Amino acid sequence: MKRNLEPIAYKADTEALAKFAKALAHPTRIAILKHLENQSCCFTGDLVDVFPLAQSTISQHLKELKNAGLIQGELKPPKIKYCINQDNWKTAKTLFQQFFD
Amino acid sequence: MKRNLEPIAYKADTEALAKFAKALAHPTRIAILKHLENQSCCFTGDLVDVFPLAQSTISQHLKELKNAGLIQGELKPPKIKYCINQDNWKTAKTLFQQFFD
DNA sequence: TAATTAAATCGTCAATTGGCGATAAACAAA
DNA sequence: TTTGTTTATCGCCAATTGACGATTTAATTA
Repeated sequence: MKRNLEPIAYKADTEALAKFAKALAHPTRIAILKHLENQSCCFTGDLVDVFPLAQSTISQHLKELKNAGLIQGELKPPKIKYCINQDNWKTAKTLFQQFFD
Repeated sequence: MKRNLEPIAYKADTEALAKFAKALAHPTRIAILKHLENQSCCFTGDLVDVFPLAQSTISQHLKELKNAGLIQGELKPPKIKYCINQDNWKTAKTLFQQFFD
């Protein structure tokens, strides 16, 4: 995928927006986030019950959302409670808003 | 990538949002769209001059943006003038807006 | 008709993605 | 310490992505 020696350096906002967009670039992740918005928070297991996907697949999607900063996990042993990361959510919202004018 | 026999059926809005997000999930495509917003329109060749990428690579990105409906090409032989597709742009804007509340 | 110009498409390649089952890790409770 | 519960990680695989150079296509002009 990368044949160029050095990757192109884009503006920080451009990179950030692309990163958020990438996290949203799968319907399952959109649906997970919508679910989190409704429930405010939930456990991985809840999502495994909601979606017809393997637990490991759900876990991967959560990892990507976490890496993008859109969600955060709180330890509630032996479970993990996932919530929207409000700060980054706001950042993403603003970036998309500005982008679309 | 697809081991499931039948893909999950999500709501139309969820699918649409994911599709737009996927189109935006690369910094080059974000930058192309920003460029189009500024210039209002431009030719493939202009972009080839602006970005340190091969003509074929630019063309592929344009194709993805066109498939997502975010841009449209107008024949100005032997060139093609690309512009934002205002209708779909508005749709995307609204979808992201609603999603982020 | 032939030549020119601009853009799209083709073929190839390495990297990434999305799916799964199986296994490992973390922690509470017995 | 062992057991049970929940989630993360690993290894694998097929499909997709992003990059390129080379070629083809489309349309104007000579």
